[in-house]
Parts: sequence; structure tokens; C-alpha cells
Amino acid sequence: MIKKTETSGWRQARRRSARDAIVEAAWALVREEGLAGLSLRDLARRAGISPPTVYAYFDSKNAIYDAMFGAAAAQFAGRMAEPYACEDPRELLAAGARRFAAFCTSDLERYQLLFQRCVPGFEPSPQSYAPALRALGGAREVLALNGITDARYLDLWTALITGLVSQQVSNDPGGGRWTALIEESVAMFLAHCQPAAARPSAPGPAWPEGALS
Amino acid sequence: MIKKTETSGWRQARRRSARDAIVEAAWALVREEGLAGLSLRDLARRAGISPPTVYAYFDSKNAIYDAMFGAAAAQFAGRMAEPYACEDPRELLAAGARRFAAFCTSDLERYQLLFQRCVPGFEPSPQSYAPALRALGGAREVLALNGITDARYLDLWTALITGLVSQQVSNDPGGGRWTALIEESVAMFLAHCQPAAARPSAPGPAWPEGALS
DNA sequence: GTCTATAGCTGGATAGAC
DNA sequence: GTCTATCCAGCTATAGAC
Repeated sequence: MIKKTETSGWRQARRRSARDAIVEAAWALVREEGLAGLSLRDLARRAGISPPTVYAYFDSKNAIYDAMFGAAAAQFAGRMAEPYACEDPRELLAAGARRFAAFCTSDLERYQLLFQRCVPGFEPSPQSYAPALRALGGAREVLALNGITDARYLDLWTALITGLVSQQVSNDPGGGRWTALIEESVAMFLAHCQPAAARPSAPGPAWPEGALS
Repeated sequence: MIKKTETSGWRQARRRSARDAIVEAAWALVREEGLAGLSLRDLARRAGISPPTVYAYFDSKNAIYDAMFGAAAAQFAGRMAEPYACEDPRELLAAGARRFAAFCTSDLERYQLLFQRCVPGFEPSPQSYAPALRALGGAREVLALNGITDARYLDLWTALITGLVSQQVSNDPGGGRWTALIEESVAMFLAHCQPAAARPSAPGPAWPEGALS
């Protein structure tokens, strides 16, 4: 699979853009037909190529799902890492939760592929999965800003927020019955998990530069 | 589809038991192959009949999924409605959550069909869905025993518990990383949502007989 | 790299005898 | 109701010319 690395400049760039075009067509198709409705025939037609040509860029159908997953995970990490308008640790926590919910509810299929994992034989590769882990690390940092470092509380936080989002997309798609509970969830969570010392506007401990990236 | 109702006694009973046998075979197959791996050929072989005979009992493949869903929902409602050893409202709430988690984690495929909804073209019929709604009503009753009647808090409770269970089965199947947080979740939830009046051992208001059934 | 053509398989569902 | 036999549609993936 290794080619001459010297000629790789614009050639690889072209190949990459062709791959990206196929992945984008796959997303368009999936948003119309659902995650399970992705077929190579339809994908090829949508992308303006013939079905076998798809195999010039992807080894299998699952490789396409993996590329889609990777793109979605990158979007996720990028969105969560954008700068926040506030600095207050508590507001940062709430803003992150709101952002996560907005990201999930704005694209149902993307949410399903990233977080529901219900494509029959597919599991994301470690490379595609990495950006999602990076974003989770961001949550850990923000919790630390709030004085919360217990790993158990990180688990509790993720369960709480993903639970809200899951109920939202499953039982009230397009509405706000559960996402409207985010502020209250933050209050409930902090009241229970935040140590008394960190309760007022006491500044948190120093943390590494670029911790949120 | 309507037959002579006078001859329906043992004849319908035989038909019911044959249906049940097929549904049981379907569950056995699904536990081996996954929810998406249910095919009529394999199902027929497992049930000891020929593929077309399946259509003597079910109109389509989705009708089989629906029967499976109905059976699972009935198990769920039955399990949640079994008598509880304690009477303290707070302990009742925690016991219900533990029971729910145990029910979900003890059978992954059943959990996926009931609560994850990721079978491509399938949606449960209202009849099959009804028992699940009954069980949700039970949660509302127990929350009322704890002095919590705000519908928003019922939503928050379901999000919190389903979030814990979802993280558990997705990220630590067979373990207890998230289910171990149930007690703490109950404490957190009640501290935030329970009115101060109901905090001590004050008895809740009277409620209808058989409210939990 | 891209195409046409097609292999090879599996799936749900049906026909018709018994 | 149950069977054998089969239809037909859809899929992924490959072969081989260009």
C-alpha cells in the first residue's frame, strides 16, 4: 500500500479530496435514508461514480462508516473546543453541556453513529475514535476547574448529560423537553459533587496551558 | 382474519403456544447473533419448522420483532412490579433503580430492543408498548411518595437513571462502574428535587390502591 | 482510476401440493 | 398447517477491459 513518498504532494491531496467527496455523499445519503440505509450503489450514484470505483478509495463498506465516524468525531472535538465566552467555571460547565446537546440534537444520524453504535458490524478504529476521547478530556478539565477531580463524578456527569440528550433525541426530537433541564442538572450536580471549598468564587488550581484543546 | 369464535378455546391456545415457541427461538437466536442477525431461515431451523411455516404465525419479520418486544415489555413490567422488601420511600426509589439496572444489564439484546430502538425498520405496536408505559407509571408513583410531583423532575429522574444504565452497558458491560453510582445518584437527586417538607420521615400523601401494579 | 458486467450470496416472501 | 421448491430483490465485492 506504500507508494513513492516523493510524488505524494498534490497527488495525495487529490486522493484525499476524492475520499472526502465520497464521505460527504455518504452523509447526505444517510440523512435521507437513515444510517442503515447506506448502500454502495446509491452512494456511488450520489457521488457520480460507479460502484466499483468506491473500492478504489475504501476497502470495504465499514471503512466508509469509519471515515464517516472520523469526520463526525473531528467535528465534535472541534465544536467542543471552540472558545467559550465565559470564564466562570460553573458557566463553563453548563456551556459545555449545552454545546454537547446542541451538537447531538442538530444532526440525528451523526449522533447515532457517534454515540449510539447501532450499525450492525461496525466498530470505529482507534484513529477515528481518538478525537472523541480528546473531547471527553475537555470535560475532565472543566470539572477540575469546578474542584471536581473524583473519577466517579466524571462518570456521573457523563451519565447525566448523555442521559438527558438520549431522552431528548429519542422521545422529543426537535423539542426541548429534556435539554431544558440542563441548567437544573448543573445545579443539582454541583450541589452534590462540588467540595464546599470550591463553592464560592474561589479560583481553582492552576492548570496546563491549552488544556481545552 | 376473524374465525368462528365458538371453536376458539383450545385451538387458539395451541396456536398461542406455537407462537410463543417461535418467539422463544427468536430470542435464543438473537442472543447468539445479535439483534440484527435474526433471519427467518435460521429462526425456522432453530424452531424446528420450515421457513414458510413462520408466516402461518406472523405476517412479517417485523411482526416477530413486535412479539419479541411485547414479551420483553411484559417481563419488564412484571419485574418492576414485584413486591419490594422495603417501605421507606427513598429506599423504594433506590430499589426501583437498582432493579431497572439489573434488568437491563442482565440481557443486553433485550435491553437494546426495548430501550435502544436500533432495529432498522421496526417500531413497536401500541399493544406491545403498553406494558412499558405501565412500568413508567410506577416510577411516577414512587417519586410521588418522595414528595416529587413535578413532571420536570420525573423527566430528570428517567434521564439520570437511563443515562447510568446506558453508559454501563455501552462502556463497561458486565462490570459495575456506573451502576455503582445509583445510591449516590438517588442522594443527589433527592437533595435537589425533594421539597424540604418531605425530607424527614414524614409520610407521603395517601395514594390509590394497587398503584404499583 | 474508472468503467461495464457480473459473480456470489443472503434475505424476505410466495406458490401450490399434501 | 406444513412442507418443498422457488421467486425476486437487494447487497457487497470482484474480474477484466480501457
